[in-house]
Amino acid sequence: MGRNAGDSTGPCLDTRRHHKNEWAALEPEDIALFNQNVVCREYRMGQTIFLQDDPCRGLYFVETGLIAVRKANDEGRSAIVRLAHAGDTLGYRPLLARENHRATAEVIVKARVCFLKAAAMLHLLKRNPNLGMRFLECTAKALGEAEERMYQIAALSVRTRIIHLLLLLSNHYGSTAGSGQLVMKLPMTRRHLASMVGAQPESVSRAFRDLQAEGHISSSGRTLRIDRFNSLVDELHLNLH
Amino acid sequence: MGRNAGDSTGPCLDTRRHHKNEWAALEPEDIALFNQNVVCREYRMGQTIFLQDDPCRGLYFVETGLIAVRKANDEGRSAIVRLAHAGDTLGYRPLLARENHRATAEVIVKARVCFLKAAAMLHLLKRNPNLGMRFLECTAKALGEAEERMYQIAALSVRTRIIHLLLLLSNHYGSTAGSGQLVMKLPMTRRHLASMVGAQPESVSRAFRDLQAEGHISSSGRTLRIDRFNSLVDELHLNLH
DNA sequence: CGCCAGGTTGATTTCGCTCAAGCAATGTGG
DNA sequence: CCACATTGCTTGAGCGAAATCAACCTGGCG
Repeated sequence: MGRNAGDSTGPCLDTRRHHKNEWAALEPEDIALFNQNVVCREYRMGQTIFLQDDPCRGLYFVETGLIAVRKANDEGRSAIVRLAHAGDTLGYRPLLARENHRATAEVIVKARVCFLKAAAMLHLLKRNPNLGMRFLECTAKALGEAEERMYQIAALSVRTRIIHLLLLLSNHYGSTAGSGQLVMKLPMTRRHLASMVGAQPESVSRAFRDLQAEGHISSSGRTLRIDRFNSLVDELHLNLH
Repeated sequence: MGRNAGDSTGPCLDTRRHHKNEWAALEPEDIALFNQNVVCREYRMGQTIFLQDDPCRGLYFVETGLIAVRKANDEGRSAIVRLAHAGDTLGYRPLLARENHRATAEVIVKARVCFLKAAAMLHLLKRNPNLGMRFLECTAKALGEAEERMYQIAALSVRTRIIHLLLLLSNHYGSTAGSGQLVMKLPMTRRHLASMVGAQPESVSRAFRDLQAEGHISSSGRTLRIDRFNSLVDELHLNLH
């Protein structure tokens, strides 16, 4: 890219820093160590990045694309416990907890992912306490979200959970159309959506149909328009509150 | 206790260290700061320690007793997202994530709880990176457990979830009776048990009745005997696996 | 004693799952 | 280019697990 070694951070780190996440804490000498140990590759849709019960070999950084972290049993029952978008870090939970992976990472949208091996990460953590504090903060936030979803699956109807999911996805994938409506291209199948809210694909379909019949959304395939954003927010808050 | 100031850690810290948890990392000068800022008190059954949406003022250490961390909405729908036994730390999630409390802590069994204000904790964290690493590890472990429970509520039947809960509780509260059976005094009501697995108290009652009819357990009020531990473990593994 | 919270049980309903069919879009091989 | 398989989506019908509603029992406890 024409930069000299002195001010170079490398493309992987640039993505990290661009997203202003926990990696902003790195010092220049950390950056060198990071770049020496990072390996990037492309994954196609459907590929897996790591498997449930595998030992954790390191961290994965999502540069582009979309990854689902899924727990499953061998009767085919499964649930997506987390999504990872560009800028997110994957695999830090098992690394920090010194456990094996407890879930599988599968690529939903073609992704570019960088890998940093565990030893390098632990070395960075030892050398730079600030990095640890950043990770502490983001792990604590992730724990809050996990507990939030636990509560929702336990206490709220499928309809409410889907409304919540759509509103969340609209933050990432929505763009405002002319007349104040929100349009988005859903990045995943109905089956994925269902797995995210602990339901079956058919139930997602029916919820979409109902919401459309009531005039809240218009959906066709993976294109979805939110026509009455506020009434959906109201319905959600009525149930969450 | 007849100890001189030089080797004294104080009763609160002693409990921490006895449980060999994240607090083992404290240095002598940290201990002084800790003891200067810690305040202990007793809570009766039913009292609340902190409330959902309150700002997080600090950490709470459970010395004795049992605390439930519950998320709720105002239609009365709620779920217990975590239990805190003696030795556990409460309120670290909102502190570390710099958020308000997202749940209420209610006392299930009369408890002695020590409070350390947020500023002191943050100061300790800044001074002692090891403490941060310990907390990082235990937050990551908690995240793993939260995702595990999310998956279970989404994918498993009430019966299976209750079996899992009973086996977990038997670790804490069970003692082996003469002929290899496991006896325990449940520390909470059916309503609490139900909230922990995302179900209603009646469903817990029925599950108990069925398990008893099948000869797996004997239950009377809060006294519960597990007669066929292994067959319950097998049934659980068949579903989890 | 009467009261009340906790617990059990039965009857009924409801929500969401399962199973099955049909359809559209996409891909594949002849 | 067409025949066909495949995959994702939708819809209906039936079923089942668990929620809800209601009655009743039990054991503290003022």
